[in-house]
Amino acid sequence: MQTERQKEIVLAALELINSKGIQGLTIKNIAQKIGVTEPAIYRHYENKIQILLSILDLFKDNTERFFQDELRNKKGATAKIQHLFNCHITAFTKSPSFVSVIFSEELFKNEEILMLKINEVIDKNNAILIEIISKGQIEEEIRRDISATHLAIVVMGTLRLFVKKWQFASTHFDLKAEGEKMVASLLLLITKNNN
Amino acid sequence: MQTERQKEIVLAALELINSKGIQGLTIKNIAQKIGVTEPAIYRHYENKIQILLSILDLFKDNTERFFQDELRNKKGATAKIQHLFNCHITAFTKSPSFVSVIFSEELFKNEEILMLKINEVIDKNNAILIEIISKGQIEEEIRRDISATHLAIVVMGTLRLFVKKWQFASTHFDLKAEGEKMVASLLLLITKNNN
Amino acid sequence: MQTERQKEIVLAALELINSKGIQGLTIKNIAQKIGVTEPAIYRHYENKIQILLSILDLFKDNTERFFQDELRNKKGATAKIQHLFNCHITAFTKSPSFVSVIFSEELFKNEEILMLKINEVIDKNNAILIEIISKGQIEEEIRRDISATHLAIVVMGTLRLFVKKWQFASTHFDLKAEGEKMVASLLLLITKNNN
Amino acid sequence: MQTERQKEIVLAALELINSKGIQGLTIKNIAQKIGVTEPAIYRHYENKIQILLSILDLFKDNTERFFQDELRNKKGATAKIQHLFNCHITAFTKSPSFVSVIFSEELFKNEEILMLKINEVIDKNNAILIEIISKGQIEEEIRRDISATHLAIVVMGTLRLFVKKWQFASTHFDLKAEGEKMVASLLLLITKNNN
DNA sequence: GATGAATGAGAGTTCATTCAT
DNA sequence: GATGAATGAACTCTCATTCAT
Repeated sequence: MQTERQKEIVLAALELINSKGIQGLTIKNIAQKIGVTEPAIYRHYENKIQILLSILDLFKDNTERFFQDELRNKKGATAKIQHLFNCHITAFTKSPSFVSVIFSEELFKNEEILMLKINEVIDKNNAILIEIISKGQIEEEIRRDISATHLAIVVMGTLRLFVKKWQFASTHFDLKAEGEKMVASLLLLITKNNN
Repeated sequence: MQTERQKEIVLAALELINSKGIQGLTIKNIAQKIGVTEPAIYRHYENKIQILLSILDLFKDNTERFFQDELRNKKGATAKIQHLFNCHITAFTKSPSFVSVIFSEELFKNEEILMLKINEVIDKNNAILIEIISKGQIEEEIRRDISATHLAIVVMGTLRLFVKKWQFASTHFDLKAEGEKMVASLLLLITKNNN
Repeated sequence: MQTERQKEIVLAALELINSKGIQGLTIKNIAQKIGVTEPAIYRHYENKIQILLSILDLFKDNTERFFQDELRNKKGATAKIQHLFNCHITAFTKSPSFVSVIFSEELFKNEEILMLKINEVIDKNNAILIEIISKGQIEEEIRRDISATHLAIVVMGTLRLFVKKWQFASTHFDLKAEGEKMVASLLLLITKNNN
Repeated sequence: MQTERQKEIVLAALELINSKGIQGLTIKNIAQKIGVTEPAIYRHYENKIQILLSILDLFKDNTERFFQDELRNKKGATAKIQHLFNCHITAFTKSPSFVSVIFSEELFKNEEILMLKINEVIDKNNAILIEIISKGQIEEEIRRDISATHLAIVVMGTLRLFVKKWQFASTHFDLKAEGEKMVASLLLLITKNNN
């Protein structure tokens, strides 16, 4: 469980990474952002790595729960993928820093332990997405001429780049509206052509 | 024009970012890698930012030339996209660090000037890719039920994620062979169904 | 008078100095060792220096009482020195940290007030030891060809080094048994040769 | 080999330990003492531990060479011990900080590696001293009723305490003159009584 | 072209201590 | 009595950069 202060710290860290990159994530900056002195941070986190681990935990909790839920519910594959898209986009709208960090694995390259954790989560989520698509293929919802593994890359790749484009666009377009169009296009691509 | 030493420095910088992330890119590390002392670096580059700019220039030169060439030649859109894929993958095989850095815009978030440059290149390449796809649609090579903009995101997103997956995979699969399969799947998705 | 907690703190401090040296003596470490938080320590001691003073007080009380008692009793000088040796060794066996700290005046070099106190005790004890030896010389028990001052240095120096050797030995020999042999040798040296 | 600056640093470190104890040995203090800023120190020593190791090396070089020389020369045991005493005292007069640090093994308790090194040197020197005394006993110069091991403790213990007494004395007596008297007494104790 | 020596700024972290509860 | 939260000062060490040689 996380204390209020810990949540504050993680949030501040996320925002700093988002705005200034990993190099801007210093204990001093975090402390300033939440209005305390540097040593105060160490009452709540043993060291900087623990803060980064906490960020990844947050990521893990959120996405894993989400993917698991999706896997289990009764909706079809297209609905699930649509939902996946929407959720990511909503999350991004609410806390852009969070998603921005999620899609930038390189940021954590510095520490072995962080790399391991991030890869673990990515692999797990990927496996679930593949399973969802596979099921969709069996149920004749998703086209079968392309392997589920490849389709999973197309889906996640599209989602990631779409989100990143928004992030980097100088004039922020309407993420939600555009997102819906994007997912419609994507689904058109991967669903079984009934024409 | 770049001197030999400058090329060495840029190469070392790329490898450092690739292996240790942005935080591992220090003048000291660069100097060590090419076997000189730190001040020697400053004979060849005014400061660290110039080195990063040089990396982006390298990126810009390589990709822009490539995209321009593609645009102009007489091949069809699918051939062009296939080529795009192959080229990126070849580049990645030759110098993984280079491509790895390219797809990680966040790494340069620290400096306004770097952000501007990277965005500029990305936008330009994107515009060309969209043009290629548009032409393909006009020539009835590429499916027309999805906008060229969206298809461009699908193509680039897939390429990026595919390459990143290779990069992060603990056991490196055969990038070239798998890349060919991936692009085949991708083309299957976006070309006009002649079935 | 010392409260229970104060005794606990002093004991913990002694053990810390013994095991990790002066640099390991931090309020945090003391608190951890007795299972409380750092501020709790300040309920019992005004500050860190007071804890160190307490250690020296403990030292002072123990040794001064002992030396005084020795001086007054009716035993001969050799018996007294033998007793001195035994007592130190017994004390060392019981609480090694205590004696280990005692023989390391440098540890307290940081604070004027601590230095003064430690020197005071040492001087007093030394004076008594000299008196004991002097008496022994008058009573023809101790050899007279060497001044009492010098003999005192030999006795205390031998005791200190002997104990330190035990402390630093990787495989701890039997301190008591070896101590008895050592004092026998020492007495052989300083007593009047009746051969 | 040591550069001039390294010698300066080691010297400054020694003096700091001597005057303020281990707690006073900070990079800042060293830097101040030799009139540079803190980072400058790191051009000459990788870190603080290396500085302390350098101190121990200095100790090792000086004492080991000395002990070895003594062992080999043709003088008798008493002359050797006398020389040992004189040398230590001369060294102490020249650079009190050096000897003061030498006799305070606890100061280095913090780091395993330092402890190992200091013990190694002490053991070696002790072995040589015992050998010197043993020879002296064979040659009927040193009394044989006490083991060489015990006599070695008496000799070194006396030397150490004598030197420490000088160090802690508020009014510094004449170390050289008093040292000669002390060693005379000591030799009287351990040499074969020819009376 | 390159080096050795240095520096100001700032990194992460620890310390003794305080204070409200 | 004890705690959680905080702080100012100080610590070791690294960074990009400069300059005389």
